Amino acid sequence: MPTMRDVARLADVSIATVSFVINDTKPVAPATRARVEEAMQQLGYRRNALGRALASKRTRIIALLYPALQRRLSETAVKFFTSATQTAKDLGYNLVLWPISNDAGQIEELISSGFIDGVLLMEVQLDDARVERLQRSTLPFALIGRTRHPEELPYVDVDFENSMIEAVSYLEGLGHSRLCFVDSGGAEHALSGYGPVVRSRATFAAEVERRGLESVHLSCEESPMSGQNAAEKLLETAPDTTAVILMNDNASFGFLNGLNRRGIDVPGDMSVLLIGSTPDGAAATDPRLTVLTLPSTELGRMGVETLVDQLEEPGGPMRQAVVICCFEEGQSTGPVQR
Amino acid sequence: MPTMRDVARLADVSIATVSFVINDTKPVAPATRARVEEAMQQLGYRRNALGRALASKRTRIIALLYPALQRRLSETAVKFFTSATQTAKDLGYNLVLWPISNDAGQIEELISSGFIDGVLLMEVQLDDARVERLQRSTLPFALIGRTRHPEELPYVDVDFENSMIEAVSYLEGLGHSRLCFVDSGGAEHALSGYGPVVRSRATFAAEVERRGLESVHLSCEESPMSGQNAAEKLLETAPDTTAVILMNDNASFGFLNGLNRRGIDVPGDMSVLLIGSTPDGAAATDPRLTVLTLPSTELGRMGVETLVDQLEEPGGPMRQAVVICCFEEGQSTGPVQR
DNA sequence: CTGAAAGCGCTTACAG
DNA sequence: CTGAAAGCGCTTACAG
Repeated sequence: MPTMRDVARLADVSIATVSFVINDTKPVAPATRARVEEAMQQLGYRRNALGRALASKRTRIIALLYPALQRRLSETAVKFFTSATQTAKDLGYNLVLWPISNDAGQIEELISSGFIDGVLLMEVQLDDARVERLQRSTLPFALIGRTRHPEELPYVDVDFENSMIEAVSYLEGLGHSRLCFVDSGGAEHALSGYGPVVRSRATFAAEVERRGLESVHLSCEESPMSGQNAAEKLLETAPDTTAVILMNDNASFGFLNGLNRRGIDVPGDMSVLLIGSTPDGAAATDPRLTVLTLPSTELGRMGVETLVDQLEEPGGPMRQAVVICCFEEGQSTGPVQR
Repeated sequence: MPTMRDVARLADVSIATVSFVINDTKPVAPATRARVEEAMQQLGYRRNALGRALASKRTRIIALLYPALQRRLSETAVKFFTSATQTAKDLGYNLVLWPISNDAGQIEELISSGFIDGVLLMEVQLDDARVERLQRSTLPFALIGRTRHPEELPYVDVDFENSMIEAVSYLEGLGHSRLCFVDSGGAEHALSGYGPVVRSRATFAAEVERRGLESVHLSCEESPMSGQNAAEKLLETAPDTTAVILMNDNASFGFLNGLNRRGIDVPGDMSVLLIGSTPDGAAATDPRLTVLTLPSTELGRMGVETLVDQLEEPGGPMRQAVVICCFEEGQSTGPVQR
């Protein structure tokens, strides 16, 4: 691997000048620049990122932190990751998925290693020890999601409250007055205070109350089988329900299947509205689901922008933003019968 | 952030001595060692990985390369990643998921950046341009999967050939003579020559031929809906089939559902054997599927070991290994009727 | 517009 | 057992 020194020697300039050319950080005479570029070309020179990082005190690497990497990465998560990666690249950074377990030591180690410039924290809990740890450090960070009290934190989150209100309002507009909310929370989500689930539940409860609607709520794990079981449970416990809000990507196929087995027609007998999924997720069933899609691409982009803001202007104002889900009509919702 | 220099000053030794203590790389007098450790403690010192990397010419970072990050990351992929991460940690390395697109430049850039010591390449194709590129570089690497001619390459792969033979043999042992193989290849997999699909197909064809069995083959995308469609297609085109080998995690629920809708009992009328999945994948349906599980944890561990071998002994012999799937009986297979 | 030099935070022969 | 010094490959005031 040729170094800057090799290039400088071949082009007959100082290494400083080579650096100026590469970084375009000081004016260089056209002829000199040409010589340097020629030399780099000839040697196949590529700047060593380690040397650069040590000297400039910036690695230009951003770590995406997933808590103990979940069972699987949903399409939403992958789209988010892809978008974040691209945005980082556009802004001159590399984004990498850095796996660390949630226990005390590891995050400290990552922070103090000097390998990364900043952290994008995923799956933020309402009360999140990792956030406190990051706040105590000097490492810039941004949250995807937000804690219970995010006033002083840079974050991007989905506006589950308003998305839920939109969902309830849409169904009420179709004449439905007996709703069910099926969330994606196994026991662990409820206990750990995972924002999207907690906020959605609370908003659902408040909204049906406010509007004087009847409602039930079911928790359902992320699998077709659980979805099927949830459907059966619904038909047992609240057979009068006419509309369901489903916040569970992997349960949708099983849920519709469960209804279908009992002879329940969608949307004839029951409207089903998917929330927080993707267009592909909505297309995973027959009939295609009406959906409020999670803006994962936007979320990825904004997350990185929020972090890079912190990186480039450390003391500066921090962005805080929520983005709303996007309504997309399918064939699974319709006016109430009877 | 305190540096080694600060520690040295406080402990009244040279920075070399501090380094010896930290790395345990030369004998240090007990009293001196104690002073140094005391100083480190007091300052909350943590070695800067960048400085270390530049001086030692090793970053101790391994990049896991996923091609253009698929639609989603399966449970298998996540388990693999988790296991690889842990193994790397045990061996003194950090494993990170480094997203790069497949186009020419990016892999070069990663290689020459100096940020990583080695590469673990996932989803290897039979003819893989990335492998050629890595071979031209001096960067150590290891493959998960293998190319058409992997003789000179370090790799770990699943033995799909023998797993398929075991599957066919098992079903034939139950008296089945009309088999169907449902793979997980959309058009893209077939065209791109993805080893597991190509090898499984070929072995299935050869085995049924060799044993004089009847067979059909269906391609099916990774979704419940596609599985359901595949079941219907099977019942149309080859209704006499009595056993199915299913290599498709996300289609299994839909596939069984498709059979069920047509009144086909599993395993009474049709045996279904899942191949290349996980125990959880087998439990995603009712009845629970008999399965040949992918040894993803083992694969992750061995993949990292193979790479680290190359890192620690550059010219040394390279490991090549295949691991077989593990049979686990469920309730979806049984003797042929009639 | 260009260069000499210090320095980023470490490791590692070399000497004693 | 310990230290002085060179060096890893860059960036960045500073000087001219």
